[in-house]
Amino acid sequence: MPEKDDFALEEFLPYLLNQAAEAASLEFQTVYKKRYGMLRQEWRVLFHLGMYGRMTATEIGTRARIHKTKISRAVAKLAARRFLTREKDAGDRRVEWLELTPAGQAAYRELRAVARDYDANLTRTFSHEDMAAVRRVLKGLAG
Amino acid sequence: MPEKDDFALEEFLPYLLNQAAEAASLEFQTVYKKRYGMLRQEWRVLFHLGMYGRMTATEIGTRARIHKTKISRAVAKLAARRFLTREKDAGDRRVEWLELTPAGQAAYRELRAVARDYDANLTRTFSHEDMAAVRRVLKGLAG
DNA sequence: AGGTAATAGTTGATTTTGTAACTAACAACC
DNA sequence: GGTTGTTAGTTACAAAATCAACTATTACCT
Repeated sequence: MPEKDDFALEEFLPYLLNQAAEAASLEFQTVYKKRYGMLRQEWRVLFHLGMYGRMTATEIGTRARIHKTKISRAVAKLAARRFLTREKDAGDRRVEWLELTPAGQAAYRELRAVARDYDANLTRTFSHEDMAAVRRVLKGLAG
Repeated sequence: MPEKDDFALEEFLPYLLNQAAEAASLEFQTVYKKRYGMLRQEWRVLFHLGMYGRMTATEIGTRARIHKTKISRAVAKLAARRFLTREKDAGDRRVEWLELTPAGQAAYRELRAVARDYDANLTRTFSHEDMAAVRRVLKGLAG
């Protein structure tokens, strides 16, 4: 029998966060996956372009804290599905400007609506104060 | 220019949780990875056995919500490093009882200490009320 | 008892991610 | 103006997660 100890794995923040994150994204995942054939990084890129408009891959990367290889692959897939267009910058030919096509914008709007409902549902059972505290802390951690 | 909209990705819980979870586990990850040569699933199994003692793979799986293939591979690696022993159940020869060796227990205790400090550090900048709210909500989501 | 279903755990194939090295274009500096 | 350093983005290879199929054993059911 191992000695009693006061450590509780369920309270350990990295563990707890992971469990919660996995559970929270489970259903939403199936929506963008099975219904839109997207990957996690892809809907993120889609959302960034949908919300903030035309920008470069690097810009998305710093905003969303996604590594450039992931972005590169996500962009390639989204471009293949005609959800976005890539246009070389005239002044600096290393950078590419990304922009959603009408189809991409439509997909964004649909997924955004799903996300809104989903989030509302997730947080429904908790008080506003608790959710405010959660958002405060999570932002602090992520920041 | 895309139309303005009130959706904020940074407030979307699955997104926010994922960012926070990634950030929170980053440093701890390097500890068990580079210092103990472990994988995420391995320290989880180690912790479960360390905290609750002798149990089966399935039991760990339901407690920790890890799929059995991950557990199987984690257990194999931990056994290869002599951190745990596997013993066939006499009554039901499908099940195996897992138990930490002294070396496994030592590793557990060391990592547990690291985890304690790490968690304390992570939560240091937030109020107790906020952290209580966070734990409440995260458990609710994960539950 | 005999056949079917269920369970514990493993293995293998496919997909995704992570890491590092790479190309191409620009910047800076002497 | 050529060497060195940086930056944007891609590609290649290794590590890991996912999913499905598999073995072995036990449970159920008539």
